[in-house]
Amino acid sequence: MSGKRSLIRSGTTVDQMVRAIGDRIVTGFLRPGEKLDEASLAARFDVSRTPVREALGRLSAMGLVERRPNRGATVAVVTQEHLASMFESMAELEAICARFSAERMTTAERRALELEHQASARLVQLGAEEDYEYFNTEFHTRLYRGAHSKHIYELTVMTRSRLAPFRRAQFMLPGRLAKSWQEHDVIVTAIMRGDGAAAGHAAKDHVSIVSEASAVFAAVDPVKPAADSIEVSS
Amino acid sequence: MSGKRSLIRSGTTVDQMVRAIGDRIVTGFLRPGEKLDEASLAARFDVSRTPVREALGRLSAMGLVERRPNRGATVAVVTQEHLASMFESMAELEAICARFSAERMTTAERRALELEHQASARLVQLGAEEDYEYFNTEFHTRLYRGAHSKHIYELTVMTRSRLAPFRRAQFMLPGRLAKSWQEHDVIVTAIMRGDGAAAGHAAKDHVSIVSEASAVFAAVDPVKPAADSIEVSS
DNA sequence: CGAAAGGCAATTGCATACACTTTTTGCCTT
DNA sequence: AAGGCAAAAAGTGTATGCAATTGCCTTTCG
Repeated sequence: MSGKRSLIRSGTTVDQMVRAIGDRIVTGFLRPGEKLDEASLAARFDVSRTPVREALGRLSAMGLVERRPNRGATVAVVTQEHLASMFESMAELEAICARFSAERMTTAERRALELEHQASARLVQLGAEEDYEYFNTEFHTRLYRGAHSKHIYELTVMTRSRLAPFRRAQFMLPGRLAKSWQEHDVIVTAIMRGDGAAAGHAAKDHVSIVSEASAVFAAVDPVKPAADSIEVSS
Repeated sequence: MSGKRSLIRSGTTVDQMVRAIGDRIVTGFLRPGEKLDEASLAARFDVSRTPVREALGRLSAMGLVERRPNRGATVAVVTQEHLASMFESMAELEAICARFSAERMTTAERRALELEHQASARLVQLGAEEDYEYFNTEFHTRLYRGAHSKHIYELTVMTRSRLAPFRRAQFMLPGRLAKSWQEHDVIVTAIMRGDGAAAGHAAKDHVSIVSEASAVFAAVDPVKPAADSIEVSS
């Protein structure tokens, strides 16, 4: 039974398991509340239960799955309240990052931020949603780094990753791109002039709007009945 | 070799392991940078390597240990900058919790908070440090819960646990107890009158002071030489 | 004499086997 | 007939054994 693992690329096995299971959760392939049977997952990926177990542990730490002692693991159920709470936290964290960025960014960082921001204006004109989304992520990451606080950076990135499943379609609303850019512009302007308070407020408003835009999609399929066995393709 | 486990109380074994190893790290028994050998730990606690492995994984998620693939686990080395960053984050998070608590706490929660706070005044008079520390933890936990935001609660508790090793001796400074109580009093007063901004500022100042008080002990023994085998008492 | 390559020991990572907890189902009692 | 208890089955938690990768030491060649 050893020496197969064709499904999984090279590298640490458990890491690939985390990505594989995590992707299936994020993409909605595994629905919230669904039971994650260790043996089934092990058979599905052709590994033993041990790496599955460790992967589930890590996913649990990430908040993607919930584990109860001796009761198995299930895909984390995100309630409407919890989702709102995460967006709220995100807004606060972004506000902190923007404030600190305004106060602490080096000239090089400020220049790079503005440069990228101005460059992204073209994407808005072209209506390139997917490209803009990439730049959007970059933009926010710059803010997180600009805060010059490793721990806040970690908290923010962690929260963002947990929100990832619910932010997928945020730019599908008409006119959202232009509005997003304008909101970014307010933040950038405040940062350039070193106004921490203004940058913070602008960032918080920005995320709040994103939150509302994403709220539409928050109506996740709740799936809670004793789900039938995990029928995966092939 | 099975069926002993006298060292560890009942309940889930790995959970006890997390606490045991975590305590040894927190109490400085295991020094930062020290290598954590799975086999040694397993022998030390008379369990197999499996729960040790899982415990190390959880501790890694907590940020207490660092793990590199195929290279083993070491006690996390916290730099001065990272520590400052964590305290800074803590101050910001506490500020958020206090602000939200002022805005959202129910009357029952407000009453309970004030009651506990007033009761703790006696501990200050008695100079009961360890009892006060317990109440202190309770007090802050109340603030975290009062924010009525599950995610912020999680972030805050997580950050607090990561700071635990460096907060041990914060009340050993003379007069710290009384000052702590007074700072709490400012927070409580602001919360009782629903002044979110004031509560937030007071909480931030409070944590900042604790940070400075703990900064003295931040000079952790860096220990990085290939440490001799883990000599634990009995 | 120094440096690089190959082998050896040690430790991590994965697989399998066993034990304990939980849940379900069937039977017995009321 | 319904409810409760018990036993079995399923599934998680733990132990142990084996394979693979890493770091170090020795040996050999320049």
